[in-house]
Amino acid sequence: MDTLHGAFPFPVSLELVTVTTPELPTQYTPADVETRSYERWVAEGYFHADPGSSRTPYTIVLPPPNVTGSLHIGHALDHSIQDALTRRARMLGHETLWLPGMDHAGIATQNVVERELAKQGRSRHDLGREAFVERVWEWKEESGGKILGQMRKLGDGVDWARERFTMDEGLSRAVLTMFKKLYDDGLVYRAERIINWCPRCLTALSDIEVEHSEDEGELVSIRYSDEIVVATTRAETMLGDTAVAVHPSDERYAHLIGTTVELPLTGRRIPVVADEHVDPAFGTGAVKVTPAHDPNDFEIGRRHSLPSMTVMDERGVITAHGPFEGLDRFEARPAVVAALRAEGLIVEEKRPYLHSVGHCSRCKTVVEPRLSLQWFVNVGPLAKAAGDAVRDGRTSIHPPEMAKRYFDWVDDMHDWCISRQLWWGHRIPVWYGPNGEVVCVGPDETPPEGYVQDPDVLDTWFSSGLWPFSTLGWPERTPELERFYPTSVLVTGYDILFFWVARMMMFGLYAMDGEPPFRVVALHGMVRDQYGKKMSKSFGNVVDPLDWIERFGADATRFTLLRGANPGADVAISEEWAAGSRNFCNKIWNATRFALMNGAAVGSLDGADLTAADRWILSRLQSVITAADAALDGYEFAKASELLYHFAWDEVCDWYLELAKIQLGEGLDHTRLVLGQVLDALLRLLHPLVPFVSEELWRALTGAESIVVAAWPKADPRYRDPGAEAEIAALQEVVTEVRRFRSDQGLKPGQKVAARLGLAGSSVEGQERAIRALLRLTEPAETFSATARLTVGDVTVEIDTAGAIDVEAERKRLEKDLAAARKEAAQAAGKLGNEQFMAKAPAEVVTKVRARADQAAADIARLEAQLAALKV
RNA sequence: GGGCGGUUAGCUCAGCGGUAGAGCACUCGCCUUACAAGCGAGGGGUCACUGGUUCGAACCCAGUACCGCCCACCA
Repeated sequence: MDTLHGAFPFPVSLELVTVTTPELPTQYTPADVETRSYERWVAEGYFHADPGSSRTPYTIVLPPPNVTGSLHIGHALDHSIQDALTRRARMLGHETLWLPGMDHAGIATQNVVERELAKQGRSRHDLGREAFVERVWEWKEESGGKILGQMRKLGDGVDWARERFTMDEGLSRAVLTMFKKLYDDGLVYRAERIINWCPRCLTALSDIEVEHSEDEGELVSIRYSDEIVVATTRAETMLGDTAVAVHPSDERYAHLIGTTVELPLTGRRIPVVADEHVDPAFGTGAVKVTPAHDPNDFEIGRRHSLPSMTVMDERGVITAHGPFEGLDRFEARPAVVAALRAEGLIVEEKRPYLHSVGHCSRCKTVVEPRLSLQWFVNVGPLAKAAGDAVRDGRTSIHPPEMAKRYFDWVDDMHDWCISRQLWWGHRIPVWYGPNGEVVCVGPDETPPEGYVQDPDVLDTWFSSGLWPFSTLGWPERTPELERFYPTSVLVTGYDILFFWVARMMMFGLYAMDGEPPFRVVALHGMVRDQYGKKMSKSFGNVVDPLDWIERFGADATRFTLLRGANPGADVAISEEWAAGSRNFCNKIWNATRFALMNGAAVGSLDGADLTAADRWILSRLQSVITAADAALDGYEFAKASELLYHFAWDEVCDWYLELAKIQLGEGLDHTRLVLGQVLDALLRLLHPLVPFVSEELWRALTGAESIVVAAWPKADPRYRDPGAEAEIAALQEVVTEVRRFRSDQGLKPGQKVAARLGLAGSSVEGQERAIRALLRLTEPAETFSATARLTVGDVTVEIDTAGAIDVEAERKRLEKDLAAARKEAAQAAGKLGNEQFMAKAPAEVVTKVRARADQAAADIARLEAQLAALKV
């Protein structure tokens, strides 16, 4: 057996080698691999979807990135998932459309460009509306170009011919059509309401564009009369109070309802009204009412026909005549308190006082509730339909726990303020006549003479809400729309479940006759750093996908993200993980290289005389295919990645390749076919996760054109072989046990030792050559004298370590094992002696425990014998 | 103020009723001719806490404590 490792073990004929071995460099270099394939894929049209195809469609619309900058690592996660899904769907035989595009991102992009202008000391007003919008378009071209470049680097298999932008001609038309349709159906209206106002951006914001945070404020109580004290954190708004409200059944104030009090500092008299909204248990039970500057107060005002008195302008500057006029709201607040204190009207001050304060999600400025005339969507019927579609399963949300959040939101949704006092966006298609006439103008209509268009633009989420069908040609009934709507799955972060998903549901159901925009919503989490911390520029833990692509490769970057991607869960990543993923790609690379060096080929195995090792790896492969399908069907990318990682590394590389070396050395040429078959399937399984390296290797292995259009592996039950799996499992156990012995004895891995194997009648009877080769065990010589005897299962291995054995180390090891075996035996015996366990536990569990007890008993006997032998 | 989720090896996380797992990190030994981005072996956890259900609990139930996220018009 010595010869097995002494000689070159690959007696492969020369012709075969020269014919079938393509050039694969010894070292995997992602940059080389990844520049080769992408443009070819695009040129071959693999990503181009044909609406005329007879295949079942599979559609994903890319959540359009904002044109505010470039893609971050979170986009990379989002894209990796979608690419994995579409690539697999394509391999499964679907007509696959992954539609790319970008979002104009109204307020966000306008702010970015305004900041750029500010660096030159200019504002948008210096340019004027038209020139400013022109300027934003230039920015869009630049930012958009960057994003497209990043998508190519990532390997996104999108249909470039169908790339869209929310402000391109077709989509703008869809926006106008939708607005008009809603208007005609009475689902958009204009009204004066209290809305969230950003005094810096100078625009209205919707509820979801406001972020709340616990800020420190000051709650002051102000004496309005001898009997009435009110509390407020916004003292400056008292200038606009037009009433004091108390609860109708609050006896303390019953006699005051209907009377008036004098509003301090102003000399105005305001009424005391009774309103259910007031909580008599909170504070003094009396509330100041400022209808123009607080949404609740606005409602109270409406119920009691109170006047609204605006005391602040759009920048948050006090406009009320008097000493405070011209002060900013945050200057006016302490000034008003000081003035009240001077009059002895401040009753009590409580500080610090933490309360929730709204901030503009774009610029963090404290939002000011403001009374203004805006456009709204009446969301009632739309939101109901959006909720129902998920409730009745027409659309399902993954993971299902997230659905509750969705319901909470759509079931209790305020009307949606859609007008924005911005310049960048879709201008509201409403014209006003000289006498206040209002006309909503459809895309093909012309406004009446002398009418003036509304200056505002629509909330950016209005156009985003149309994305799943506007991109397919709506309102035209295009072949694409007929074929690819509804989309198969929407992949996005849980953070925009409300912002975006709910809006697409509302609009999709409404515009497409009750057909929801997607069958499945697959939510992923946020990308975080290795400590689970949010990535932020100020913290310096931001990962730039391009940086990783350069250093580890796009495949490794993607694989790292997918390895962490459980449904709805955040993904923690680090450079160590990226390096690990790169190493994995390298592992696959070298495994394939090895196979090719040995003439691996894809072909029929019919009639081949397969060994147990061959049958084992083929059997395992079938299980892996089945498990991978289950994981991917459930959007469990972490599970799928882990599964394939371990199959490839632990089973294929660590065991099968080693066993294959032996077989090849023995001239079992069919081994090349098994290698080919296993790697072929493995690479196809891996392709959705690591598209570039799998393409490169698969082409080298098969000579076929592209793995992109290869078929997805299908588990073949004929290859299931529990017998072979058991045999190789036993072999692994023997090999591992003896390796452990060798390692404990300090035997160098390469050092050969003589051994006598007792395999007759054992579960690995036919594996002597493999066991000897893997363990560097030579045949016993005539002078053989065993210094150690190991028993593993039904196998005995006697080894002559020729004096190299460390008796003390061996005793220690045996004693440790013995202790473990005794503990094991005691545990099992405890169970078997437990009447209730025996009575109630299922039979299979009892059998298992019994087997454990037997095994432990055998181990104890064996180890005791070995220890005794050692003492001699 | 409501709701949801988490607490398992040094770190990030799987496991979700029947012998505690992975990757990385760590220790020891190896350049064994696919791969040192590698190979082999090993150490390391009263599965947050307290009760309960069960023959049996990391897993189910109740409560507690921390942590995270989302929603919210209590001045």
